Parts: sequence; C-alpha cells; structure tokens
Amino acid sequence: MFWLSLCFCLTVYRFDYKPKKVKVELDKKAKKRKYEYGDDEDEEDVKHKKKSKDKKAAEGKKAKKEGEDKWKWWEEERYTDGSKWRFLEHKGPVFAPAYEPLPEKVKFYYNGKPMKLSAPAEEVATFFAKMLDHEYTTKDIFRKNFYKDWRKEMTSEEKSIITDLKKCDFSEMNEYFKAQSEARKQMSKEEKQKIKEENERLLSEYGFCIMDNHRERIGNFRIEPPGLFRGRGDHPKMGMLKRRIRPEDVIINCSKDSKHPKPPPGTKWKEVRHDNKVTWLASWTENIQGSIKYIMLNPSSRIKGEKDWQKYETARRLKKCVDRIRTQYREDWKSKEMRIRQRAVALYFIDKLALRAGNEKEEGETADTVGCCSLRVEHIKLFPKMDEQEYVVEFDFLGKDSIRYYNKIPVEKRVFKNLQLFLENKQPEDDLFDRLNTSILNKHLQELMDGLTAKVFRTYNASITLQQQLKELTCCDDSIPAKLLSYNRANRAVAILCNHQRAPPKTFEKSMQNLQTKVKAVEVKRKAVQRIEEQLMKLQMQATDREENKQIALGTSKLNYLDPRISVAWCKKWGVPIEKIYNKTQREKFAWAIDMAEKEF
DNA sequence: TGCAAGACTTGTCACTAAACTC
DNA sequence: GAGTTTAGTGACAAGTCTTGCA
Repeated sequence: MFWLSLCFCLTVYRFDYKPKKVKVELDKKAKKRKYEYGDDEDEEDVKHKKKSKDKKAAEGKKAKKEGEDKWKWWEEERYTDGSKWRFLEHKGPVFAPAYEPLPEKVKFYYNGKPMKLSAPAEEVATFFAKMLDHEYTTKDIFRKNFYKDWRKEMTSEEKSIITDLKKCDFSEMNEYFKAQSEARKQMSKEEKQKIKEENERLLSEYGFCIMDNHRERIGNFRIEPPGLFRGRGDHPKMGMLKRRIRPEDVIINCSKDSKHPKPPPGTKWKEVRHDNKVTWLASWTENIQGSIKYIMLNPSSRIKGEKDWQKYETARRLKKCVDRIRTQYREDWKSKEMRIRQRAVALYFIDKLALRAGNEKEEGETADTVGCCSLRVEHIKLFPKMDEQEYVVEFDFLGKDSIRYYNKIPVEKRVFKNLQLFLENKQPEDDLFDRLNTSILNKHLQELMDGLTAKVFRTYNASITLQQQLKELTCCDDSIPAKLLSYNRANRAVAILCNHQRAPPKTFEKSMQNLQTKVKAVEVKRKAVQRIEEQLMKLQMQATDREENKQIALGTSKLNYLDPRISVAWCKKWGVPIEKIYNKTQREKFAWAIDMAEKEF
C-alpha cells in the first residue's frame, strides 16, 4: 500500500538526463574490488577471501572481455532511407522434431478399455496428457476446444468410438511423460554434456545471421512446436490445437546476393523474398488467431538496439513539451465538443496512471481485456467523497494478459464532472469514451509532437519516476547492498505505476521462511566476525527486497521502460558495479547506454 | 478514409543452469 | 558432492502502432 500511494504521489516530473559518450572502464573496477574486505584475517577469512578474489578476478576478466571486441553500432551512421539492412544471410529456422510414437506398453484407455490410436490422434492426445496436472485441463472451454480439434485428427473409426472426453483416460500417458522427465534429470554428467554440446552446435549453426558484415544473434530461431494453445485469462480459444509448422508454411527473408537457406530435404519454402524494409528473417501464419509469427534478431543486435535507443529519445523529447501538452488537455476538459473532452480525459489517465492505449479487439476472438480508450462504464465507479478525499474514481478492469487493474484515485473536479457526463444514459457494457479510439488519440498526439503516441507516456513516466526515486532514496554513505535496495525500491515504484504484477512464486513462503531463519542464525554470530555482519546485511536487504517484491515484476520495466542511461549513471555516481543491476544479457542489450552514460545525467 | 494485415514491442510464466548450502 | 534454491533465459501470448489497400 505504501508503494501504491507513493507512486501516485509522484507528481514531480524531471527528465533531464543527457547521454554522453564515455568508455566503461570495467578492468579498473575489478582492481578496485580488492580493497573491499576487512583487515582481520583468520584462516577461514583467508580462504573465503581467496575464493572471492579469484571469483571477482574472473568476473573482472569476463567483464573486460565483454567490453572488448564488441561492435559499437551506436557510433556509426544509421540508414535514413527506411531500409533496415543491405545484406542478410542466415540458415533458416529449426523445426520441431518429428513426432515419436509412444511405446507399445503405454496405453490410452477409452471407457476403461485399452485403445490403440492412429499416429495423428495419438500425437494430439499426448499434448493433452502432458497437461493433465494443469488447471487448464479442468476448464470447460479448454476441454471443449481440445476435443473438437482432436476429433479432426481421428480416423473415422476412432471418431465413432470416442464420443465422450470424460471417458478418455490419459493417465498412463501422463505417467510416462513424467517418468521421462524424471529420467532426464537423472542422466549422467556425460549424457547431459552431450545434449549441451548438441544445443550449442545448433545455436552456432542456426542461432546467428550475417547482417551488414556483422554476425548477429537471432532471438528465436526455433519454430514453435505443435501443442495446445494456452491463452491467458478467459480466452475463448484455449485448448485449440496449434498445428505443426512445415517448411511449406514458412516465408524466408534474406538478401538476394546471400547464400539462401536450404529447406529440409524433400521440402520447400513457401516463399523466399528479399525485403530489406523489414527486420524479420522468417515468418509463418499461426492457425489459432491467423496472425503472423516472426523470427527476429536478439535484443543485443544493432537493429533492435537502435529502435530501443530511439524509443527513449522520443520519451526524452516528450519531457520538453509535456508541460505544454498537460496545459492543453486541461484546457480541453472545458471544450464544448464531447469528443475533445473525452480525448482530454483519456489522455489525462494515460499520463497520470500510465494506462495502455486500449485498442479495439474483435469480440469472441480473445479474452475480454481493455486499455484506456476501450474502458467500459462497468470498469469505473465514481465517488464524490471517499475516506476524506473528494472526487475519487475507482478503476477495476482486466488489462493486458488479463492482469487486474484496481485503483482508487482522487481526480480533479473537472475530470470528475466530465466522467459523470460520459456515463449519462449508458449501460454498464457501453464504452466510457464512445467518441474516442486509439487512432483518433494517436493522430492528435502526433500533432502535438512528432512521433508521439500513447505508449510514449508510459516510457516517459516510468523513466522519470525511476530518476526521481533514485534521487530521493540513495544516500551516499550507504553500503552497496543498501544502495541496491534503494535501486530495487525505485524500480518497484515504476513496476507498481505500470501495474506489472506476478503470481507470488510457488516457493515464496518457504524461501522467505528460510531467509528469515538465516537472518536469525546470522544475528547470533554477529559480534564474532565482521564478515558475517556484511552477510547479514546482505540477507536483510534481500529479504526486504523480496518481501516488497512479492507481487511485483521488475524485469519488464527494467527491460522496456527505464532509460538504461539513468541506471548506468546512477551506478557510476554511487560506485555500484553495473553487473549488480544488469545481467550479462541486459548488459549486451544496453551496451550502447553503458558506453554513453556518465556519472551525472 | 476505414479497416485488416503486417510489423514490432511488451508481458508473464515455466524450465533449467548455476549458485549456494550442508 | 548431493540436494536445494535462485536467477537467467526462452517460449510464446498479447499488446501497440504502422502500412497498404479497397
């Protein structure tokens, strides 16, 4: 609750960090770490120190290597003609392995009697059997959709016998798969190593492409295997069969003068095209929603990095004109035209509450979720007075991924009056903003600032919140663990603002308990060794961090909303190693920012 | 001009490799 | 060194926004 109220008190907007190009001196940092430990050295300490020293030295070396021989695409000129590349060569996607029929001894039972299924019907049955322990298989829609699609794979004889899903017994198949997974865990070191090596071979062969003279990592080079569709929330299509993708379904995109990828023997591609106005390497149409899926590059690639950088630059440009935009929409609350009032109130919510735009969705095709423009009357309640506060709006709706957004927020009188007006003579299922949609809103935003769309507000407000919170929470005398707690608290404020929730981890209670036990155990030894004192502090920070993080997902905001230069600058200013904030993958993604940022932003 | 298709970003979750503990 | 915990990663669903066409 504290964080919830905190984030809505975030009314101070600053966004004044500036990128500067400075080399990251990771090797120096590694040297400095040597002096981080206390003076008293008993035998245990010496051992511990040596271990730590070796580890840190190795980390330092690794970090140094990471910094070296990396291509600094951000120092090069960008294409200005709308093309994304000049040369693109890759080996095509990796297909899902062919179906392996079940051993004879593993049986499917119908109405208590064993029944041998044809290969296509058996394969689909295994998809269901694998999910037997999951809640999905108890849901009516899931079962109905699965059964309908499963029947399509059956022979006419099978169809005539299998007429009721309730009479199907998949338990033996389920046990077989569990045993297989158990056997995988019990494999010897050598066997595991062999699999690892095979995966690495596959990665080096298919996981990279050549784009404009550089070897770039591909994000997802494996085609999604067949299975049962797991929609989120109350998805009307959950349980439907996601069919197997064959080379004949796949469009390859590469440059004309490259060595074209070869389809698997005896097959051919749907098409090979050479479109350098797009970034994808391969695509296919999936059968559930009929949408296109793509194979694209990893976030560390130039093509993704440039776009990411550009996104934060747009957010930064918004900083310069956000006051003007705010003045304008406040003015528009008074407009004579309903459409302008609606637009202004919606924009106020997007800005203040970091709501998503809310595109229209096809009814019955997906779960019933909404964003700002698609809010319905039933999603808000108005309270002229509530707990000492005036003009309170209560929001309660399912947003992206069917995550509930619930919030009570006092608004300005004029907004409140407008909302009352919008609700007049409407039914609960009617649109709150019936004169507005995302394209109208974005068209308007585009007129206010070049490149401005609704989602820029989310990026902008997330970054500005991080910056302001870091400033407020960081004390220069704090230890590194304390500073890291401050960082995570600032990150958390952003996650709360953006409503990034997660289900509490299944092992949360247990691990929390363990952590508390450890804290207690360490407390007893406190006076004995200084090193243990440090450990205690670290654990305490970790415990607080985890407790506060119980239902908050930090990753998304860190990866997608927070201008990395703020974090890098903070690390530099307070001497916090960048590795404590960003892991290797994230450091690769944000290499451009790490290279640019200085102590002051 | 409106709408559907296409392209790309954002988001959560499950699996697994690595780190930690005993 | 085995068992346990944690962090990192990949999978893939679900959004946003742009583009192209009737």
